[in-house]
Amino acid sequence: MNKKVSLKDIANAVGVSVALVSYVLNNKKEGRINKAVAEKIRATALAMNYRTNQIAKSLKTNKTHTIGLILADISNPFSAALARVIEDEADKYNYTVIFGSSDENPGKYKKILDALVNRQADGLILSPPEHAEPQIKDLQQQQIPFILIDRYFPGIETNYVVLDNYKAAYEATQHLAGCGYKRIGMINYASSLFHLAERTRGYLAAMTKNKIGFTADYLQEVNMVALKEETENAVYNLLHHKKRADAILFGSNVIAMHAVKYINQQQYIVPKDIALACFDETDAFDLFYAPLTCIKQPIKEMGQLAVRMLIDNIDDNNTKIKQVSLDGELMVRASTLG
Amino acid sequence: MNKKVSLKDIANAVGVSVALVSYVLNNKKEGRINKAVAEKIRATALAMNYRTNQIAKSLKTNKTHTIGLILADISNPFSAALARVIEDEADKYNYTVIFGSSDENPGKYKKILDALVNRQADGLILSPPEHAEPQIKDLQQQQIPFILIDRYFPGIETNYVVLDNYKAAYEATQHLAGCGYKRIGMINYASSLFHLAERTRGYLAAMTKNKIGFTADYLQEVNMVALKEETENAVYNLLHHKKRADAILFGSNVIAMHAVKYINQQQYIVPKDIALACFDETDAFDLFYAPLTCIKQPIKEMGQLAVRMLIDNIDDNNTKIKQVSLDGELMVRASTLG
DNA sequence: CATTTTTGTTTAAACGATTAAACAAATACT
DNA sequence: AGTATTTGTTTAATCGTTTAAACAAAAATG
Repeated sequence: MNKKVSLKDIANAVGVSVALVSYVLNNKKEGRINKAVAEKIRATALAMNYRTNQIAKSLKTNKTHTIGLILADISNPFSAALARVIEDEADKYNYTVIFGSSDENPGKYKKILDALVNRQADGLILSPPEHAEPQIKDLQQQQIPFILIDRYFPGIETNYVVLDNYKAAYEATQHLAGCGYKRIGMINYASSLFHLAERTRGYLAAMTKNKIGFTADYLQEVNMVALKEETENAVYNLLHHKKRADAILFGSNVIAMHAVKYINQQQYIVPKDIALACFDETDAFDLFYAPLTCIKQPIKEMGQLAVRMLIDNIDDNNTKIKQVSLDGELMVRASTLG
Repeated sequence: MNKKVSLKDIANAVGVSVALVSYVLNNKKEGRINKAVAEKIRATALAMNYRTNQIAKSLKTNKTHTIGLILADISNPFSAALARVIEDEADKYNYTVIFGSSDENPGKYKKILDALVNRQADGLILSPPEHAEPQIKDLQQQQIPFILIDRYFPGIETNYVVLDNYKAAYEATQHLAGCGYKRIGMINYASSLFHLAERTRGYLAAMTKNKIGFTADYLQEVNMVALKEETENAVYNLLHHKKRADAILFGSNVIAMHAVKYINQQQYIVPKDIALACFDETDAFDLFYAPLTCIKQPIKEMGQLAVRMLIDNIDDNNTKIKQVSLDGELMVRASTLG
């Protein structure tokens, strides 16, 4: 009794063909339709509370007006902010977003990707985990429009929008050096992900440039699993180094969070005992007595650009490949005061 | 040349009918199909990289295996955590999530809701903004399964999973009173949303119970728009009251965040000058010198329950209405030490 | 051996929309 | 008046699946 209302129902109610109802409701065949009939159809559609069955429409038109989004973890503030921007921007173009969190797990990533592709998402915005190259190549072969965001694989020619991680890390390290810190450590993920490697590379370049005495163990790499423990160890190592570090650059907000909690707990004073800087801006640091100097990513631009590039690609799928590196903004705050 | 592979293509390649291919790929008609043929079909499907067109399947089966999710704002940690749990739980049942942020804006909410319904989501999980009653009633009339989460409208009989806000606020206030605070203020949203009113009601009940000298202006209500300014004013009012407040309970993590920043800026010391407690647990407070005593919501249970209840409803849409109020957990921390 | 049953497969309708093409009636043109 | 055009509407195919029903051939039964 409560079956959904279809074009057919309206057609029957008004006494016209399904086609005519479709034409009216889509404002096609503009001039040709009898004004009175059109009005009656519209009125009946409203009265019967008709809603387009997008599924049927999609099947016919081969367009779902849907964007698939895979991020690392929607409950991480960076991902969440990105998701938010993408959602808003997609909405402007009348697209809906379907999403999933990969959890940095290639298997899970693949599963979500499959679901999105099977659901005929018109295009995808992806933040791929490690070892996702095969799936990327699959997408290319299937000619499914997609944009990588935050990360990319230098070996594969794809559209992407990312931070210039090298430059950002370089500048942050330069800033630390400029403050007079001599023994600058870095804690970054042990990962094959290129964007993370770029952060390390930027740090190392600045270290070399400044001819600061660098020892290999100033660069501490931590694993995603057991991140808390490994981060705490890394901090410990840097602070108990024979040449004790006087500043640390963190490869992400999550690492920084663990580290700061530990540093707090150990009663080190920032920046007197140790200066800190990190990637990603986070609310959390605002309440810390020495808010962290950080590299603020242009999340809004990243998200908006990704959506626009994707939609361009959907609309005309032989647009040229676009690769965008945006600059971060170094927000100098109390954790690195001279 | 790169058209997607359909059942028809496989059928042609193997030399059988489309129906047979469908049967094989869906493991229907188990015993009856020739083993060799079945194997060949499966092999061909794999070789051709066939992927079910979910759109077509959905049209026929009238099931999309999709859950629509509307939260207030995906970039708020509470929403994000909820989204994450819901996503994970939905995945367990092979459902995909489509989401949107209402931004507490009824118009936007309605728009997203429409999109989700038109896309034939099998069911919805909703955190409705103010004035969303009409849409709720619409859904009921259309018999679309849905579960309210975090919020509900007491005037409408619906499924919901929420925090027992009254109890949580009552207990938090009791705790403050127990610590010896006598002049306890509350800063909450000026809103018609029932769950927020419940927080106020719990606070007031505890104030009455403890016979603490309550004056109307110990309860400060702030507007969502211009939240920062109004929160700062509210804090100012409480601290410049003729009977200066010695403790404040905040109606949400967002309010608390603004308030703490302001309190910090004004150089008040927590909890010596002013004790604090708030709703919602947030990472951010961990780095504050006096981490905030807070009411931790059982986000995981809420999300999981909502998904399970929804799927029960989808599978059998005359299950009885279920209304769940979960208890919060008061996390006592340094902001309310005696 | 005739009949029933089982096995393996195909036919065809349906889901709810879109849209080119066909058609009929009214109007305009020469 | 006869033809061409415009106006208003319908017919029917199609998108890629699912699935009941029909069918044919092989196997089992009496």
